[in-house]
Amino acid sequence: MSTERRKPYPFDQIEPKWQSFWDVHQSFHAPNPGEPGFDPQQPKYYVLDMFPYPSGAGLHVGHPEGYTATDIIARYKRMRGFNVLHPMGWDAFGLPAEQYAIKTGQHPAITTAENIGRFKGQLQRLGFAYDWQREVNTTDPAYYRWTQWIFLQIYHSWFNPDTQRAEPISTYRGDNPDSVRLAFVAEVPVNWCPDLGTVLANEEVVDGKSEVGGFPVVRRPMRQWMLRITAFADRLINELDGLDWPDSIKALQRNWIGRSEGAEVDFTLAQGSSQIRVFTTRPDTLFGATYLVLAPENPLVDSLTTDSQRAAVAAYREAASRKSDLERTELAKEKSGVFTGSFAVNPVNNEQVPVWIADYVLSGYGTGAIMAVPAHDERDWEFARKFALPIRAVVSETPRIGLGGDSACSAEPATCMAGEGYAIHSGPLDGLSTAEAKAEICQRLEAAGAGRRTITFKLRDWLFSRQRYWGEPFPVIWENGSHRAIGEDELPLNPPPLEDFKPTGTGEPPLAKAVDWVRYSERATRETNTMPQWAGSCWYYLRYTDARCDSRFIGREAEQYWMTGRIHPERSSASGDSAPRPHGGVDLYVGGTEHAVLHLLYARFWHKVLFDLGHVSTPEPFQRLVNQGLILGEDGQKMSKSRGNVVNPDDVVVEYGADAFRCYEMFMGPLEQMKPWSMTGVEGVSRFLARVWRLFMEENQAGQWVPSPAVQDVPLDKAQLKTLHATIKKVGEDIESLSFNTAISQMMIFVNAFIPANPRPLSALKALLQVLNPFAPHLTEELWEQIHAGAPAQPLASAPWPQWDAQFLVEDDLEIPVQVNGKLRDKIVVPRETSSADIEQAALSTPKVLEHTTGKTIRKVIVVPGKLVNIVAN
RNA sequence: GCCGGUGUGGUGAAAUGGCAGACACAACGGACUUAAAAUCCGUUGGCGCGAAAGCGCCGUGCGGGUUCGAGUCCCGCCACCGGUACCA
Repeated sequence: MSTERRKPYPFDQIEPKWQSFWDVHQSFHAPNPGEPGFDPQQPKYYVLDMFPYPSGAGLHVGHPEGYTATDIIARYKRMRGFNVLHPMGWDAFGLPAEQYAIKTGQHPAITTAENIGRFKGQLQRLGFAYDWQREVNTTDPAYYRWTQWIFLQIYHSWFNPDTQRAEPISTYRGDNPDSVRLAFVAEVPVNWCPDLGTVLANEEVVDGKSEVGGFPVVRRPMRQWMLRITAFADRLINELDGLDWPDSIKALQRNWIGRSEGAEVDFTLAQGSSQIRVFTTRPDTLFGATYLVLAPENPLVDSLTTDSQRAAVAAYREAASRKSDLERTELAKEKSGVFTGSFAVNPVNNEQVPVWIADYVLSGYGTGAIMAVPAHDERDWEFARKFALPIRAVVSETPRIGLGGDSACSAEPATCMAGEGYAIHSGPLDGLSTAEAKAEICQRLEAAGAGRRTITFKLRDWLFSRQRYWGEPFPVIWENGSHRAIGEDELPLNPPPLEDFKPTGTGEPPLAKAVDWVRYSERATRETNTMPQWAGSCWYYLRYTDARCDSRFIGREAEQYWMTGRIHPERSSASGDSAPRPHGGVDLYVGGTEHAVLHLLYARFWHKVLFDLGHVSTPEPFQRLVNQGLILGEDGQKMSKSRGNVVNPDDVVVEYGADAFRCYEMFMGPLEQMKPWSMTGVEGVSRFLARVWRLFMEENQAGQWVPSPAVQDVPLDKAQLKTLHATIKKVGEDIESLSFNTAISQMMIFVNAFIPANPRPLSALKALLQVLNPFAPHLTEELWEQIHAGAPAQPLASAPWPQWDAQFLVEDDLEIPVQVNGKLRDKIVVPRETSSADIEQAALSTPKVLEHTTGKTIRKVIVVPGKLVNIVAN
């Protein structure tokens, strides 16, 4: 024996053995309908992990937490007789590979391939039951060909407001289809860094400076591709209802979409006839509007500004444009603004109110202009106080009678009251509640043509282009200033080979350097922007259903089967089956909260477009979503290199084995909870697995592991039967509810009960291997082979889940706690069939109970059958 | 500020409104060993009484409430974590 620490059981030999067995036999390949080995009798189950980015740093312990959970589910469902789809792949476009390429000149494809290799090796070393035949890679032309194809479907569609659906652009009856396409071009502000000569993502801008180098960043309008996700805002909110997602994630999405009901009100300028349209959620406070504020970027500002204010306005706009969004919000606590010199007329009382510009009004929300009601809005209040603008209370917390008609300026209130109440100083609205006043004023405005009810959303259209190399090129060409899609037969459109990946310095994307590639024809050039990383992850879960299909983005039959469970390709079988059909196709989707909004919203959006166009069968992609909690370092802090508390899964696997790693991650606590890593905790779980091993095996004189003679084909005693059946029951139920920690506890109880037994009944131990298999697949598979003398009829992974029988769970005698006034005083043991009356008699007559009841009057006796007795006495 | 989540032993945690702390870690004691490791057995929420078996009291962030009975349900706070924030 070497000096190397002795392994508690030989995981270092059995784990690679079974990993290669699964690989050679393709044990976890799931055939599609029509393929050999497909069983149409079995129900389907699609269990999915969030798409990983194969970073150079490799796996960290956070990744396998969710992966282990889904792996347990996948293996369990297989044993329960489901056709299980459990795939894995790579979201491989992205910035790190491109930046590495800029530094070293190595092509991103090479870096990407290396990283994928490392990542995949690490996953395989953990024994995950993925169907690797379905592996996808977003940077593979066979994949991004279809990403580009989906973009074309979006490009060739519009949102029909009458049907509330995406439809082919051919159904559009207007004369400018480009103005309604779901993919369109717009001039929008981007983060432009002149010193770096590039556009930066929001995350790359810190405090208005570039993260790299600390150079100033300005907002600059550039031509960008946008996707019209806002058209789907209502559906993206409403259709959350049928999904089994955490409430917190639904709330996050609703909040992000930010639907708010209000009204637009038109103010006519005092000079001239042009109008300023404002958006407000409190039209009931219109009588309290004492000034207007426009966003500095509002296009009306130029025409509004009087000569005397022109210099001040220009300076303010210039300063505002230099600030990043972050600066304008987080850093600018003090309100700022400039008077334009113009006045507008309040349509309800013909008062003239000054028009200001201020950066607390955002150009991208509502109409980019507000009516300020300082008495009832905190921001307007602050602004009015700073610039000494009038403040007029028009809402009272309590109903006040007799103030009607007085809309003249009253004394300024002492505080801002932002809540609801009753209208005052508001002419015809006086006395009405906020809700009534809103309805009334909207009616009057609509009648007068000065306003209307509207709904606005915080959600913006999706900025879909990036000035990057390592992404999907757009299948679009430009000719005479207008864009046109290339044909589907021209896909995939590969990025050009480049030697130099550096930014151009002009704001033009790197692809512009590939002059030959850009030149499409005599007159037409290619679009040089690329798609964002989100594109590939918007539909990867669909590609998995038919990952090798090359005639279509996925086969109809495969998509329908894995997303709905239906096999035959009839689209809508009106066979009157009343069972509520889930909205989404993926049965279980597990991943971190960091994707709560963007990825999950973008994917839902694409899915709905594809659904409307008839390419997929469900309106939603993911029926059930679960977020795994963050794993912290041993110090309870977030893991990070700088803190030096990072745990590398490879090290854990070398020391304790993949099974111990998997089981520990599941034993730590509830899946969804944040929890700290503990190396001694790993040891504890490793000891448990070693005890399982020694249930079956013992060491001989030579120090070799041999089957234990204690394992014999003998019947179980009563207690053993109860433990066995309780374990089968609990482990199955706990897996279903994702309570893996308590499932493992139960198996520990089982092992603790059977370790001392001699002989140890083989049938019980077999069942243990079956229920433990999803958690510790290598160990259990090896022992399964051992007890079948090296020749099992089938691998454990394909064995059925064991049955439990309720008759073994009930005891003949019950121990019933007896409380007096809610305090535990005694326990009685009675036969199971004892009547409530007899239990009550027995409980009342025990010495300890008598001790606490003598001298008192028994007021009441509660007997909970089989559970407890509570005696109320005083 | 707003939204969401979490508060239970020294630690990770468990508990359909019904015996709080299962299971594990750590700690301590014992067996085995020349010794150690490994393994096996035992003790382990706090305080008090008792030589001991045992007994009593307190205890799930804080304060109220509902109930025969509350870690669990309701109301009001506090602390921590996460997200978000001039969205009119």
